Amino acid sequence: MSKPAKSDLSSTAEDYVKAIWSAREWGGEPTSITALAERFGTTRATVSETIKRLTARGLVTHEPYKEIALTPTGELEALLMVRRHRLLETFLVTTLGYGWDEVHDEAESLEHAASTRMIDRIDDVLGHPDHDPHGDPIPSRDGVIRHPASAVSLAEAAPGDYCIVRISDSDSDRLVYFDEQGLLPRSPINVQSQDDRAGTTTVVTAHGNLVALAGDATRAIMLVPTPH
Amino acid sequence: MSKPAKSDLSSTAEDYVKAIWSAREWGGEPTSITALAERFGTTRATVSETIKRLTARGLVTHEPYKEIALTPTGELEALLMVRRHRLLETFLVTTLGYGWDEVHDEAESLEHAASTRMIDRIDDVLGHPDHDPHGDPIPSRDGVIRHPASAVSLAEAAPGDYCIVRISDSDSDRLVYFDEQGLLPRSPINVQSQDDRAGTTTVVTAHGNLVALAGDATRAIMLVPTPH
DNA sequence: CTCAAGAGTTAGCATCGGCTAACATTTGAG
DNA sequence: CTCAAATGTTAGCCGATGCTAACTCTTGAG
Repeated sequence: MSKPAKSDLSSTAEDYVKAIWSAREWGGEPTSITALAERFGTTRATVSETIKRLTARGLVTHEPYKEIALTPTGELEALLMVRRHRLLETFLVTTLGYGWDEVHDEAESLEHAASTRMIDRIDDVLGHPDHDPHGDPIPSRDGVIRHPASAVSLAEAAPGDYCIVRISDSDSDRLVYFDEQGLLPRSPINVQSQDDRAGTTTVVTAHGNLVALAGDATRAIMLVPTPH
Repeated sequence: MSKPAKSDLSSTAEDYVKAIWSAREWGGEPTSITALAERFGTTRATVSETIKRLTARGLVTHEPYKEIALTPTGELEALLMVRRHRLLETFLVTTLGYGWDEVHDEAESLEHAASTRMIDRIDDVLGHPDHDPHGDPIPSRDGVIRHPASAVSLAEAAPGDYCIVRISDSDSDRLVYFDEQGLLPRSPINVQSQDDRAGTTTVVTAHGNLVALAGDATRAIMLVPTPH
């Protein structure tokens, strides 16, 4: 039944390479066994075994107690999964009227089932979009992604910075809050003040709203310098 | 990861109840272990075990060597899967430009992954269609399907019958052939002659084409009497 | 009516993904 | 520098799904 939609990886393998890749996307540290266990709601033992299997399949390199990294094959698979995920999110928003805070879980399921043909048709129908609804760049069909070199977390921004927003798609509640504040992906904001001790940043949105952010919220927002 | 999109059935269970239901849709005999094994490209042993598990889960009734039938629960699950499948097929054709001969396999994958929310949104976007691209009726969200009572296989049609076509979606090559002949789902045809010995039926299509059909092809087409 | 072919089942095995419990290694607080 | 906490691994178990081989039951050709 249901032929392998694309690669011959199990959906577990697909999820793992994507998670390993994603950890580093915005300048983050490599993942750990523990972090993956939390991410997938499973135990360290299970993750350790799964990583061993992925290593045997040539997707991952991992020496006990050392860094978990992707092989070139693993990285390509990860980028193709990221492509599927982001194109599906964009499609759900533009075609089925999903809110940008609702698409993540749906795309997470569909990315394992949709064929490459379907992903490419979606890409065509959408007119080859550069970004998904959260402002994240979409890799090409051969796994090339174009990341703004100097993107920086809002936590590290300086007052006066004038940038474009990119927002992590994984926390739906936070997305709803940002939405209410007029903090939308790819919309310009202006950094007003930065309080390192309190970990608080104040920004002015395109709508002129003054929004104060703290903690995780400042790390969920990436600032991409505007060309002008 | 990726939460259970809808029911708590495994995709194997979903495939089996759908296959068991489908065998009887157009007046066919109940399936057999062997037929299911062929359908799913697996062994009789595996099917026998799977059916035992489905029986234990209350989806199927089966005494060794007897008929395989669905319980009411199993039948509802089957109808909901058929609904997902047919709505997805319709969506792929109208929104992503798939040909009606290309949609079957894609829908077969997606029907396990799409959430109920997504299926219902598709239903809305399509304006609650009655039929999929092959002319098959689409069950409602509570599992009610409206089948023409007197539908009959082309093999049993009488000359002079004037009917609407419904074509099995599972054989892509045959669909391409039908397409070339102007034999399209829900288009009217007129039965010209019927040769029982040769198993051949000749029909006139809406375009005026004279098409001769034999063997499986005559069984793949169901004739639905036109009201007028 | 018989019996071999075909259909279905059972036994025994493998893999995957998951678990707990126990053990090993690394690291950072004091 | 030490040692306890945190992190990672291994061993041994389980259930789901799949296989092959061998068995049993049913049925139809002769």
